[in-house]
Amino acid sequence: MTQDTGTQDPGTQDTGGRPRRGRRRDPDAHAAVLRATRELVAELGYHRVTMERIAARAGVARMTLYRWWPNKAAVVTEAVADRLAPGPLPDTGSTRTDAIAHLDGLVRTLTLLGDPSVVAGALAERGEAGRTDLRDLLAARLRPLRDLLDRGAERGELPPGLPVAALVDSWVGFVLYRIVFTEQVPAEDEVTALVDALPFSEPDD
Amino acid sequence: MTQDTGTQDPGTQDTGGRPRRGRRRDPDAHAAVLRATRELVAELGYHRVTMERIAARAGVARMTLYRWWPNKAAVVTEAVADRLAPGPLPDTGSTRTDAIAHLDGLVRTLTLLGDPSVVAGALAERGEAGRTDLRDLLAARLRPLRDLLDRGAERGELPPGLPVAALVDSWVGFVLYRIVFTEQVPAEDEVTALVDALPFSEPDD
Amino acid sequence: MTQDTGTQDPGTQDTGGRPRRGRRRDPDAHAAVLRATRELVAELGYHRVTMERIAARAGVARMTLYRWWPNKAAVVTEAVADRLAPGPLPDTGSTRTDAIAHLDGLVRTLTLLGDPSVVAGALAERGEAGRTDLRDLLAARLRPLRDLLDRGAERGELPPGLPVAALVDSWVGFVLYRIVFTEQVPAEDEVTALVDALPFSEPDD
Amino acid sequence: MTQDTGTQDPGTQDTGGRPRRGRRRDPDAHAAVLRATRELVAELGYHRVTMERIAARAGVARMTLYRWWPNKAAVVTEAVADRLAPGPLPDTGSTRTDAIAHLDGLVRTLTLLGDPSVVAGALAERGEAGRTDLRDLLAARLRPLRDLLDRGAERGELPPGLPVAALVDSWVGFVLYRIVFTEQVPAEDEVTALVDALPFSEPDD
DNA sequence: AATTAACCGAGACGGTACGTCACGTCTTTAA
DNA sequence: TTAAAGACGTGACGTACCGTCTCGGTTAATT
Repeated sequence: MTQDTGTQDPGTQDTGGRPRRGRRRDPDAHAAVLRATRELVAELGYHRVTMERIAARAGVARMTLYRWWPNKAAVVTEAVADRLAPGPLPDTGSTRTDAIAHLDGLVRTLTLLGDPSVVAGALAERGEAGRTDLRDLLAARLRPLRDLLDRGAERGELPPGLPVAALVDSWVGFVLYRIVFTEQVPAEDEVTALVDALPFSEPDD
Repeated sequence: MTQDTGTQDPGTQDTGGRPRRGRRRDPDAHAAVLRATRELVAELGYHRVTMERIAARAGVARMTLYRWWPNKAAVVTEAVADRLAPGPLPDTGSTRTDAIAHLDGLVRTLTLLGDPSVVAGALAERGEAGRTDLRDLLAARLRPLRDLLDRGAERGELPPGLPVAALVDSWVGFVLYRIVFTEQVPAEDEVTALVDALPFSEPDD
Repeated sequence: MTQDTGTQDPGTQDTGGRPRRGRRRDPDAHAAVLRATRELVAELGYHRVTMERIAARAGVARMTLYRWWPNKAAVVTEAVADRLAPGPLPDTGSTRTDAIAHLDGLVRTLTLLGDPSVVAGALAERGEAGRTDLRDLLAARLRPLRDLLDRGAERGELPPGLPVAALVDSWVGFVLYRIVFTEQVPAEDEVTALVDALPFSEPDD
Repeated sequence: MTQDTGTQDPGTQDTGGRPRRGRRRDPDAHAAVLRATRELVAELGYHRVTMERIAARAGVARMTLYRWWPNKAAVVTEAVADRLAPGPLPDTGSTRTDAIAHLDGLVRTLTLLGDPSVVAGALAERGEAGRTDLRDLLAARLRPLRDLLDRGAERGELPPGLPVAALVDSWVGFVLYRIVFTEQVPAEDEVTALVDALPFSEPDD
């Protein structure tokens, strides 16, 4: 399912039952654009991806891009959105195990983007909108992790009084800092060790 | 002390004892540029700062900028460098207290930049060099924090086997994620709580 | 009719019968540029005319200039082209009279440019292309004069064996040397006298 | 002998009998500059010759150039001046023969410059001064030719009433037009034929 | 021998214009 | 009603030379 990232998307908008006249939006084109964007971003990095190049690669007129997305950041953000979408949540019963799995997933996701500049690029974009979209995307991605920790705390797997929100953000921050800033993908055992710095107790049941 | 950020800076470079001929680089101009850059970045945000504007504000020819810095990212990075430089390290004896102080300092530093896009902007800039500079800058900033934790572990204030490097990065990641991504400056007690998630013991002495 | 001066001009280029899609080149803008260029060249002289000024005066974006002309020399050359185009040829029957009229026309044309540096400027411009264009333009302008003399020689108004090509070039050279080099516009009777240095005989008829 | 081309030349300037103190202008440097300029102009054409390049080739500081010449046009003009200086005048007694020889010399001179853009370049230069210098140089070169023709007319080798000034200018114009504009060096017999278009009579004596 | 004026090298600086790139908007024709 | 094609305005970029202005060091005539 496609994330709603603020795109004005007539393909899904309600036309009130009234039959739509004229040529319909080409769904292939839409997909082609997103695929082309992903490829280009991975190949060239954010700043070298231009609307021109996306259009060319997707076999689409540049104007068409602007019809469906307000600017480059939006295209890239949506192109990347699927990858950032939560995905199937691990649920093994053990909070610790689930958290590690979740973070490993995040690492894999961000690595898949191929180029660390994507996040920075979208973030640096002129205009508030781009930033907000990406922010929301990441927030959505993180919510399950936070819920997981909250539940774990409730079930007594974690000592009471832990700053759950801050901890989750520190984990994500760790992954982002390593991948986006230092461009060094964290090893799996580092993630494990980081989580294990918290005094988890296995569930009784 | 000024960080070396890769800038070809004849003002500080070693001329091998050979007497320097020719007109000297105007130190006022240099300083004015950095000051102007800091101001503008805080006022307008990264993407609205242009070489043109920097030059105008600093009362300097645009060419002069390109003479000393390869591009905008370099100027901004150097302008921000001092602020990111370690500064006087807190040393109260308590690892926990020092760590908190250190992180608070980082928060204050990044907040001072005025615009979250600065970091992202410099990071997203074309060219490897810019990224590397900023990376090194942050790394330098973090080293003392890491040393602090190492010493703490040695002195037994922290249980053995903690992944110190990852923990430090998770703290920094936390601050960066909050300030740069979500644009919500973390409160002091959140930082405290985050640090306190580790089982510190006060030093015996 | 407008001279082809090597400009890639989609307005006149053959599209092979294939229907042209997309927005059309604004003909007003095109004309405005050429007019502005002529004015500016006359007012300021070649070297003070900049793309910036042309664009401003023509009410056009600077980019548009570069879209249609490779550089300043090309714009100026095309702007001047009409003026240099042959125009209505005098044909009074007398070779001598026609030649004088033709040369007077050339004098007037070059004078109209307003600034002697125009020719020199376009000529001195970087790039082979500019030179060639101007060269062709002048050559086109001269051809009728040469044909005139050829016909005159055939009809016996001139003694046989005269180096017609060289003579024509010497006349043009005279005008150019005076206007462009010495910046002294030749008087009409000087032109007349120059032509009369040749032993013309009036046609019998 | 070196032409005075408006250069403020302390090496030759009158100091009012007062003995000059201090270090003298380095004559080698002066010569090296002119030689370098000639070479570069021939190699690169006028517009690619920069003060920077001249200085480098001559092994001289750029500043030194500006000390002795006001701008590029002046340097080039002086560098070229010797070549344009009259040289040994042919005097065979026959006006026709001398004129042809003189023009052939001019052709050789201008060809030697190596690049047609030199003349155009100096002419197109900003500032009146450059133009005037070159103009004077050419005028000096032409005077003997004009005198020659004047004498010829006096001696009856040419019919009376010929516009001598215009004719000379047309000859020079011919050479310039061919070399500078069309970049086709005129053949010797063309020059001969052009001169022979005038009804010369050999001197009686 | 010391002084001093003029010269020279190296190089930094303000400035003007250039030509390029990408963005986002608008217009025309075809499907 | 879309889409493809493409022209346009806008803003910034980085480059190239220009001509000016210091500096320290060198050379030679004057004292």
